[in-house]
Amino acid sequence: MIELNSHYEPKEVEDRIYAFWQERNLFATKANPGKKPFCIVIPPPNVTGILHMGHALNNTYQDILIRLNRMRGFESLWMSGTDHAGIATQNVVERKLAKEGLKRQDLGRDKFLERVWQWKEEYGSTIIKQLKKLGSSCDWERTRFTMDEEYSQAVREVFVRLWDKGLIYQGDRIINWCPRCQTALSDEEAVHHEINGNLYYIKYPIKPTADSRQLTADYIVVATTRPETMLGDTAVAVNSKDRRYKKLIGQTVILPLLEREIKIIADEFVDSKFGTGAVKVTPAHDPNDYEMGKRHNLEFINIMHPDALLNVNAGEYAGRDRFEAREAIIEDLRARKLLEKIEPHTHSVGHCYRCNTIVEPYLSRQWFVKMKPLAEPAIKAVKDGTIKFYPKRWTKVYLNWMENIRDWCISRQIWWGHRLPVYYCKKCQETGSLNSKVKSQNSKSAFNGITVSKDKLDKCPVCGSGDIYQDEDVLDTWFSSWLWPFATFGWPFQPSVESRKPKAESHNPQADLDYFYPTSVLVTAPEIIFFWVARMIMAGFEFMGKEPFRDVYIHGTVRDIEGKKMSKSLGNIIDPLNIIAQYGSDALRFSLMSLTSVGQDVYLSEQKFELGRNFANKLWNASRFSLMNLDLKVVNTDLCLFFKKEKLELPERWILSRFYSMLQSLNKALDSYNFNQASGILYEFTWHEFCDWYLELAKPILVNREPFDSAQGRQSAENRNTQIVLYKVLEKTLRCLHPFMPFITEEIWQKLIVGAGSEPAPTESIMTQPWPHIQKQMIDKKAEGAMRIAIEVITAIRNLKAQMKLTSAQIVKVSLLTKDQKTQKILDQVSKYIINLAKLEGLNIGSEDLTRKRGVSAIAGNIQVFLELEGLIDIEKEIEKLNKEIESLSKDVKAKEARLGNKEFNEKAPPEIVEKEKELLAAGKEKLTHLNKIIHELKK
RNA sequence: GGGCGCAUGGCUCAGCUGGUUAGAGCGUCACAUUCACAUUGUGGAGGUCAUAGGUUCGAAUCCUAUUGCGCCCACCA
Repeated sequence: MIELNSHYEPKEVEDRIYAFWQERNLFATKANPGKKPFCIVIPPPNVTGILHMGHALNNTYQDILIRLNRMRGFESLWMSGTDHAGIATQNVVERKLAKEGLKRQDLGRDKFLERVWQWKEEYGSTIIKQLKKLGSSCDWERTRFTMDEEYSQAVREVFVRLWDKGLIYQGDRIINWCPRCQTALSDEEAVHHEINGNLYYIKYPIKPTADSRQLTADYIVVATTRPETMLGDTAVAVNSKDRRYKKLIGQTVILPLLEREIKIIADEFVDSKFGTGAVKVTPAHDPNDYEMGKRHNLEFINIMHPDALLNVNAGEYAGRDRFEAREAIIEDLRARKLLEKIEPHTHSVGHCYRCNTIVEPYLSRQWFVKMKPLAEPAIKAVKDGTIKFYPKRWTKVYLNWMENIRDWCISRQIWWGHRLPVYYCKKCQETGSLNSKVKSQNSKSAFNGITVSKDKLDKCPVCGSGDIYQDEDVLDTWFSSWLWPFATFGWPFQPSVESRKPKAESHNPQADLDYFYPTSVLVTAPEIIFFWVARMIMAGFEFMGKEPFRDVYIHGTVRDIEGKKMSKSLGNIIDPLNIIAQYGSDALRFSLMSLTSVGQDVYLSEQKFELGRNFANKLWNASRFSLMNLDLKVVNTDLCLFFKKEKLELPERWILSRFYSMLQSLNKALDSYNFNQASGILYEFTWHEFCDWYLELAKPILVNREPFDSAQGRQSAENRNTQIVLYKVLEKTLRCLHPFMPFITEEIWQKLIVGAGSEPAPTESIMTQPWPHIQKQMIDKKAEGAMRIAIEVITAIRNLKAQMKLTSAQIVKVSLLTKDQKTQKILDQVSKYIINLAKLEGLNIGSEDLTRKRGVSAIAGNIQVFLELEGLIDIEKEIEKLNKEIESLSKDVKAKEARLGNKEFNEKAPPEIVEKEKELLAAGKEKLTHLNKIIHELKK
């Protein structure tokens, strides 16, 4: 007999259990030809990351899948690692420097990077430690970092391959520029928010010429949301079809403030219906204007420094911030009477996804990837079902983006990241001697003095000059993340690169990649479908020739109770570590799974985690009760494997049947990633079937049993069978619960096994136990039917007692009346359970005339339940209650009669539905008769 | 401007391919404590499934429109 605390104490259990798993190396995996692979690559959290609810949710899903498939006999690898998160990490370290009064420029590139690495060494594993708290069973030996030398090799390899294929190019484009981070961003990194801004209407005077004197107006009004950019205007555009402006095309206007002469041009882009129908054209500060500028050969005037202070081109406004300048310009225009009006105007404005600064469309020279060719196979794979999204609706979102994909700006003007493997030869550039692409065998290419190379260069491979330098920029973080499903395995397996860490001797990276790739499923949030999921699919096909994963499970976003995203600035964060400290990791996991339905966002409050805590405690106490009453020697004898179902009592047949039915639906839910449903199935079975009914049914047999005497074999067969079944069902239920609640199930499971086994120390783990198999022959509809009747009757009796203000402990006398012979037989069979669980003094079954006595009745199915209560009842009230019941029942019966009276229903509805309806009607009618009879008796 | 999601008892949500007396958890009310568990047990009350049409023998479920909330995408200055 084993004693447990009366409450489950996660704090005493979790760290110990986690250490147990790690000591035994139970998360380790390798290419194993004897098993099928199952693999998930973790969405690598940022090294700067601190575990938040989104991580908790995301990683719980993954851990459930990993643990489930491990138990199902797969070689189940969860690849772990972290992302160097270029801008985010650089920002963190810069902030730290700022506290010392330093800027990164004060240190210089190398010293600064040293600081970042230092920071990474010190804090970079925080998130990993926190993932362990969650119970994550990653193969930690394999943990990767996107800046590992091995991984960086993959990044350079990919850059060179794309360059050689002509899919990477350098160009002057309008990109999203973050003036605070001082770097270019990709389109995805500029997040658009609605802003309540203004539309400014500005008069641009028309230059008086002989020609223009005949015009009616002497100015043209343009509308803009960013008046400061007018300093860079090099034209005004109108639509050629716009009759208002037709005559003005070709005229010259005087750009106010700077007094520059610019032309009025015609361009189809201009929408006559918006604003005034005339647009100021600022080719260096707006993507559309840029295109117009190219079409019309306009001048590109950059008016801003990278930090968004205006430059010398801004004349007297030089040196001012862009928004300050906006105010000043408005004032100056007003003074000159050139400001016609200001209208409020809400529009969406791009913000830096890292620091939320408003981004500036900015003309600069950047590096791009041509995406269209990469997108093709990635589109096809999703269309033909090679890759499936769960829930399905994300397919459309993905395809829509992919089909309209634009080139990807991959260069960043920061220091922390993979430096572009691009080298410039000054000599070649000066002489301009190279006019065509030159490709050498070792895949170094040169073009106009540019060489792209995997290996560090110190001489120009073309002219041999040593006067070369590497590009200062680094690559977008996602340019490394998109390689995650294969680069984590060590691809491209350069022999020159030392493996980062000595791994288990048996590891063979190439073999592992062949074995585990394509991975099984990717679990992630909708926010990064474009950033990451789509790009991984493209990279998978481009570099591996195969999809990186087959299923993509997109889960919801974690929100606070009001539906707002959790964020530090809103102060509405629920810290998962705090929840773990208070309620336990299993409670956190189980609650999250219960609260989040497929693909739907989840609204959380701390209180909601009580659900999981209470459930864990219930499981704990059910196990505690079991362990207190099981003779583990009995339940672990081999005999237990050979009991015959026919020899079991009803409650045992019932709980086994319920268990296997539950397992069927559990498997179905899990196979379709329906975690919410799965947790509901487990909760319902464990609490409301196993605990509420089975343990209560088993109690009298277990608690009052004779001491077991194996030598004399006096143990009753009933008692032994009860113990065996209880043990088996509990043990298998623990296995089913394990993926959801790994800690508590391991703790209990070990108690069950250790208590029985001869080993003093546990050597096995529930983790590596097989997932229970369905045993169809154990599903026993008869037993379920009989128990259903027993449960209905017991509930009806309890109900009557409660109505009569009797406590449940008070013992009463009950009669059950039924005309149905089958039911009567079942009642005879289950009477002892009814007597026991409803606390009865005696139970009469089937004998007519019992209702002569005074008492209260209820109807359970086709059974009249009569509770004898001499002189205790209020007849009026009782009749009223029964009448109410008759009323609602009659409605139902009438509806059914009408339906069955309908010809079309009988003709068109499937016969089994009609049959069912008939049965229900008959039952309803019988019940009505019963009720009326009861009233009749009461009135006597 | 386009697309998507959500609207079911006081609260949070289930309800798959149309046939239940529309479920659960929390909350609420009543009762119960030498019993594995008050992080508990037993029982009750509480919903014309957002609105309007339609399809159907039959709609919370399918279709259309409307309203409200939320999200994503888009170069209309």
